[in-house]
Amino acid sequence: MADPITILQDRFRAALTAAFGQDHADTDPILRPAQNTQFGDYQSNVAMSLAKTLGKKPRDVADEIVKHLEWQNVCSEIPGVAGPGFINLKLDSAFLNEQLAPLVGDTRLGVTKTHTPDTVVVDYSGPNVAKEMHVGHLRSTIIGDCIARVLVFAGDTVIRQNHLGDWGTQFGMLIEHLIEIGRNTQGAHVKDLNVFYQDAKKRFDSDKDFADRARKRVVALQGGDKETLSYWHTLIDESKRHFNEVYQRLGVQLTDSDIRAESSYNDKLPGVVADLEKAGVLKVSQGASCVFPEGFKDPDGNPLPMIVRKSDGGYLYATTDLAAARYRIDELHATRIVYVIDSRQSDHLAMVFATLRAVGWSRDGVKLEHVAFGTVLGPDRKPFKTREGGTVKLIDLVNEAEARALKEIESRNADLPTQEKKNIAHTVGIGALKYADLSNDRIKDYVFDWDRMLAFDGNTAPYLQYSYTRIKSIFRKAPPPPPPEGVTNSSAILIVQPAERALAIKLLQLPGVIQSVAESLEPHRLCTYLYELAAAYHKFYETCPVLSAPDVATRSSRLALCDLCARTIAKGLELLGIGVVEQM
RNA sequence: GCCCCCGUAGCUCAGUUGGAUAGAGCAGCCGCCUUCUAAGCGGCAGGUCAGAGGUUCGAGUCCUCUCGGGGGUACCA
Repeated sequence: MADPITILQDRFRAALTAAFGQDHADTDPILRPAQNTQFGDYQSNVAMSLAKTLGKKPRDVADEIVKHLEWQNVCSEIPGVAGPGFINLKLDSAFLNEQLAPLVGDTRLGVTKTHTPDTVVVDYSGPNVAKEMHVGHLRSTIIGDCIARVLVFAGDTVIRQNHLGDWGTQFGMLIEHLIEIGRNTQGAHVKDLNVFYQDAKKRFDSDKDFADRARKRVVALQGGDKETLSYWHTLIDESKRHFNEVYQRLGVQLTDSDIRAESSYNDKLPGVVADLEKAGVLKVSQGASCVFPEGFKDPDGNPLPMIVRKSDGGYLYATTDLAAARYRIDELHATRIVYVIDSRQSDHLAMVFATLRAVGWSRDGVKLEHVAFGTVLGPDRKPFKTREGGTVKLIDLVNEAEARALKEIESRNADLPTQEKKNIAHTVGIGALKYADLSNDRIKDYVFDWDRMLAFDGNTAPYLQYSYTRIKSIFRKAPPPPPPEGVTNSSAILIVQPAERALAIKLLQLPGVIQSVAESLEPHRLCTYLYELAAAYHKFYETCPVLSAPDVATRSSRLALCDLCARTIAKGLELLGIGVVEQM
């Protein structure tokens, strides 16, 4: 890793062992970027935490560490001890030059692949058949796609799983309705399906006889009735077509091969229940087969059941989730499973996880994680709806994002060719939409606001994309000349100015950021980093002329720095699922 | 009732897993384009980190309680 922090870590560990013995070989040096640059570039806070166990004064501990620290070639001066025992570190410019040099030709930008790769199943998107995708699917789809991209880049083996909702009583209702109105679904559009679904639901709720026939239709579906199945298949085909259209517009990497729908676990469900019984955790309560995972209570304070088989013999999503988890662990050999699902399902998932552990289906070391996220809110701070109070369709959001972006481009750079403007509007609009979702801490709700997400200032995709075009503009104006013979290597970076320093240090921090996102599964950390990087670039841009640099070496160095920065922004955005444009 | 999540500047949000004087953007005010895209940069102003205790050398961050908001809580997913 090029990240200075890893090198400092090694030096500190050595110093700690030298100073206090082998026991401290694994002590975390608690290295952090300095909060205030007046103290330096990095700081170690280990002396304070160590003081107590060593029975010494924190400042003495700090002095001792510094005495044993090989700071030469990394820091520009002997680290100072300040305050209660902070060790302040100022990086040597030559060290920065050295660290940056290998990044110049490196497509991975210094990010090495993890030494302990997981096989990660990322479960995300999961829309429902026969319904149009809506704003409720936005976050899972966007966040999940980002996480999958980041984990791939970090070196894990990633298996995307799109757990389509293609099964359940609602299909009996829908198919019965379609048959009764004499409507063949062949060639029907998903928009029609939405309407059919709503009509069927109305009838189901108001017409008792219809409800009975719908229930019988469910039985027919489960029993493999040919006519019923044929309807069901056409519903699925049209729905997939729709999903793929939305994914394609959004630039989401899911394909048909990632689909593992609910129904694909149907034949495993009886086995799940039978095995739960074998494991001795199954109890029948009020006619339903249940597991009572520890730590969950119902409103009366009694153990809360997770029902795996209804009193009528039917199965529920808990059963399917258990079956899916077994498939992922046993057949996909997952060592980590991440569920990118709405935070409202945290209790449900907690029970599923508890059950998997209790019966030993999640072998030791299989990490089960709920990547929970909050709700998309409207301007009234209530769940986002259309002005009329209806569901916001995802495809409408995509269209509007592009339309609004086009208007912005039109007003700022009207001279570009029409097709070019459209392409830019697509990349900028979708980027804004996604970035707005990813840049907030995912656990929190966020307020959906077109103006803010499409703003070209602040922590937004357009600001980052603009930073990229600003760099590209330099290369367009004056492509880098071949390295002047005997003067310098074109890849050599020479850090001199404070703005160059700040930019250089930011550029070197990418590996740590990637690692932190891979662990925490919090994409907003990457957003924050990119925003800081872009801001550092703009400051550099203001104070450090590139093309008219004072000498050839400086010019060449700054060009290399620009190129590195452009590639880092582009890579970061790519990991978020967002593109860049050459001009905007 | 019980459980989970959230509460940081007027607004929208960060805060690197406990570190120094809590940071951005917007909105407001003041500056900077004969020079690589001013969609930018610099500056001013703006805070009892919901509140109260506690742990600690040190708390926006961890623990307890209170208040406020949201969600979940037996056969939908």
